[in-house]
Amino acid sequence: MRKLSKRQGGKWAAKAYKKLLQQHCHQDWWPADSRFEVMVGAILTQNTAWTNVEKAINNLKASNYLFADVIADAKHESIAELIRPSGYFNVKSNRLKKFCEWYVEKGEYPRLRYWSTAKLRQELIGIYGVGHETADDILLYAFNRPVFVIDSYTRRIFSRLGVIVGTEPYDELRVLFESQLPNKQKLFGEYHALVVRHGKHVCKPKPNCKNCGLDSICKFNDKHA
DNA sequence: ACCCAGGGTCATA
DNA sequence: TATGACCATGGG
Repeated sequence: MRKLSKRQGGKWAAKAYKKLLQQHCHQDWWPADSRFEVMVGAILTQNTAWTNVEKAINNLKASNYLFADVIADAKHESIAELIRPSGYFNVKSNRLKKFCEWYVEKGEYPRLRYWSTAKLRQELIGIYGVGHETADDILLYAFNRPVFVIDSYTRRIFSRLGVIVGTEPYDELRVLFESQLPNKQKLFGEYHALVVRHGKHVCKPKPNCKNCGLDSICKFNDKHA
């Protein structure tokens, strides 16, 4: 597949978004009752099916543990037992506590809401257990910042479309997508949800398809690449 | 039985 | 920079 020129390669992200919206209904992410629940879910869902995360979050709620100060002060074993269904429970218990300690220390949302996106991202990445994607999930869905989240689905779908290689560094891809789209939080939030939906149900790991289900994007590439 | 899931860290080269 | 091991449950 030939590389797209700058002039021709500037709008495939917007075009793919329209196709995704045609093919799937509005996703309206992130499913949660509060900002803090989004943050907890972002950590618990690392390499884990969301159905398992729901069980863990329900356990935390049922035990009145879904508060940053509570988790920060709780015993490791208590958290681990409650989040067991989400897998990696020893690792995630530690990560959850580290995040909550930071969150409480910084004054939680009422104070953090005034931080710049760049500063928040830098701080989040610095927390043990919070990587690029988890940080951007939190920025996008908990802090409502216009951030394009890159995940394994994004790499799979768009590498099969031939517009990226798929192994590029995280921030390189994030900036690439952001540069092609209006800088709107609602757009980025819906886009990532659609990518996940498409990756789960259409563009699977061992696919029968070659174009990932977004055929018109492939036509676009064949025509202009 | 095998593969996958809404990743990240650490050691190693 | 770039692989590989490791973490662990639950559904298809």
